[in-house]
Amino acid sequence: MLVQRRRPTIHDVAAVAGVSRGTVSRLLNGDKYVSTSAKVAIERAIAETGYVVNRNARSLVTQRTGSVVMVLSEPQEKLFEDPNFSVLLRTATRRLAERDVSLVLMIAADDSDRDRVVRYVRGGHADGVLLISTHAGDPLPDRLSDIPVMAVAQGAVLGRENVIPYAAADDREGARQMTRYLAGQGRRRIATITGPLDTPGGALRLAGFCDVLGRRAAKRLIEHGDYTQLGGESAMARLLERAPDIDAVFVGSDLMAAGALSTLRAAGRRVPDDVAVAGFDDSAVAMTTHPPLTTIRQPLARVAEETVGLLLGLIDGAEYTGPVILPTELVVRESA
Amino acid sequence: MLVQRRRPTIHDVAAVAGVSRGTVSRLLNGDKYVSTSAKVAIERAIAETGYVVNRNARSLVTQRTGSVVMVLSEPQEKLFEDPNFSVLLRTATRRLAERDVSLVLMIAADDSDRDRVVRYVRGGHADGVLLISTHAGDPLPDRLSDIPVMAVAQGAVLGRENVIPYAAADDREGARQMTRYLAGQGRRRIATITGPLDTPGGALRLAGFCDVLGRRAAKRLIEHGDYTQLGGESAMARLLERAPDIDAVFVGSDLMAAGALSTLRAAGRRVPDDVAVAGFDDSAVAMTTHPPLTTIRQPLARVAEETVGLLLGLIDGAEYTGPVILPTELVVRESA
DNA sequence: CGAGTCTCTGTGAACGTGCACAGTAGCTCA
DNA sequence: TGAGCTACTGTGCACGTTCACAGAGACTCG
Repeated sequence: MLVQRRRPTIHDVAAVAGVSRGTVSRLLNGDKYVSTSAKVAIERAIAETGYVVNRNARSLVTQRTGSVVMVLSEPQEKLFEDPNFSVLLRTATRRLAERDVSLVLMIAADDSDRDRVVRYVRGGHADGVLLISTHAGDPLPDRLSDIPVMAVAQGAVLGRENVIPYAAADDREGARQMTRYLAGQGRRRIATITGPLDTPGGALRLAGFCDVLGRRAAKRLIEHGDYTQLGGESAMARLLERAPDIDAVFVGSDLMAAGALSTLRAAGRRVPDDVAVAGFDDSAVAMTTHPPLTTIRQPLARVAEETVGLLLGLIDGAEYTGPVILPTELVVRESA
Repeated sequence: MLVQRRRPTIHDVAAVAGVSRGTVSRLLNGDKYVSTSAKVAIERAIAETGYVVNRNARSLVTQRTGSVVMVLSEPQEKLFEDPNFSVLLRTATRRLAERDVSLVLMIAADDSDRDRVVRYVRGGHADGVLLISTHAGDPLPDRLSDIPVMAVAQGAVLGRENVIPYAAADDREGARQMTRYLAGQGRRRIATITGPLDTPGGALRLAGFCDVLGRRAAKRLIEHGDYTQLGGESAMARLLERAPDIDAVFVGSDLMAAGALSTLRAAGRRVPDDVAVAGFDDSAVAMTTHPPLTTIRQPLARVAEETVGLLLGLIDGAEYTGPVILPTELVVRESA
């Protein structure tokens, strides 16, 4: 490799290869009209100079950036504790890396964060936006839709299902599966602890629960949590107070279910003998609780993959044909 | 705001404000020689046109990118389950966003990943590199040091402590704290389950353990895990087999400690009565185990903050004065 | 054999900035 | 009054690419 204080440019490569920079550019961008002799000379020159294309210069003229911004909208900072997120991040990074698209991470918890995101995207620094855990009422989706950029969400954006394309696990059907299972086990007084109702996981899992039990019958046996363990504990306590005779509870997340287990244990209820406890997510915590949780597994990796695929497709000009909804799976352990 | 099909440039702003683009550029970059009349005119023009600076064009000339790449080197894909990582990611994002530096995320699990990272950095697309969980023997730090770019690690890069600047929790002293505590509780046969020895958490916590007990005495009571719950289970089983009379075990992570608890329970040992179990990290799982874990809390947010601060400082031309090591804290719960 | 293809190549212009430079106007002071 | 400041402004050029265009040579076919 040549000694170089300045980073080599396409001109240097062209000079070394004995061709013009146009030819080098053509080879780099996969144009078909490049002779094999030029091709080998250029490839050799690239290796020799250690050339790597300057993306800034490129996107200055192409108006394409080769990068995508992932926006995390999680005011309560709980997102990172969410195991689902880990899978998403890993999968997305991989999938994008394969296409040589780089991933910029941004957090949009307050207004100034959102301003920054909008400024960044308006500045044309990303070809697409990946919206993660965007709650109902978040102003970001609407602000983004004014900008000529592709946006896609993981999980439905409640209230904007028809505006923002998305991929998601079938939360509603998953909740139905679990509720049916509990009923099938002979449980008669089935309660539920939901996540926040402005999240798809909160609203849709409750909807699935009600689909099976009927809104009427279930009305009095609904409590709301915030996806934290402590939230699960207190929701379970409220539930026990209001309806001491419950014999099953479907909890909207494994972490909250772990909290519910503590409350039940403290109250002297045996699980599953007195009260069956069911979670949702099949996260790592589901196996560390005592007893291990019966739960619903989401195909998280596939959801993430489909989300990224959707975005990449749209950027390439594909047509959006509706959300991608993936099936869930019941995992029976000991808690129910 | 004006109707615009093309994104407004600095020329447009200059035209609207009735000044030259040089003056606009000066205002944007904080040059002191801008008259107040020009200033208000330009600010009004920026608001009116919705102008936002094109970073590509800017970094084309400045050779600065305003972005930093975070490289995750975790071959076993376990990183994302690591709660420490969540804190890091959150803190880093925030801290960088304050300075309007954007964060690009890359995974470097195999050689082709590493090539991609090197290509990216060599291409001049980042002002700095944040190395996360880089193991001993990873070729990346050396490859990066050939490139004129600042690199900083979170946690020591074993074998390259003097090459790559870093910030970290005081793993070794934390391990000493815990070992002393166990000894102080009257435990006589204290074993340890370490993390992988090519990670600082594995090597340094073991070192701290040996500092207190002496390498000799402890020799036979060391088992190695891989930071997973299952790894903790099997390491504990091996330990029980080799030394059935142990009355305490210092486990290198909470997750492995959770595994150790299962094994002990299955073996009919009471915790902490028969065997004391101590973890490390004070992660979320420490409170969900039964009994809750006595563990070592790391100042993760501060570590992350210092890591990012270090990098930002170096980019701005500050001198590196040695690693930043932050103190840990003993958290006593019920398991020991 | 001339016109029309196909393959391949080089060149000028443009993308949107920052920076160095040259310049102007007003002020101070000898 | 003129030299030397200070405060401010405009302009040309460079950064490293891609793209449209023009053109050269070889080959095909009526």
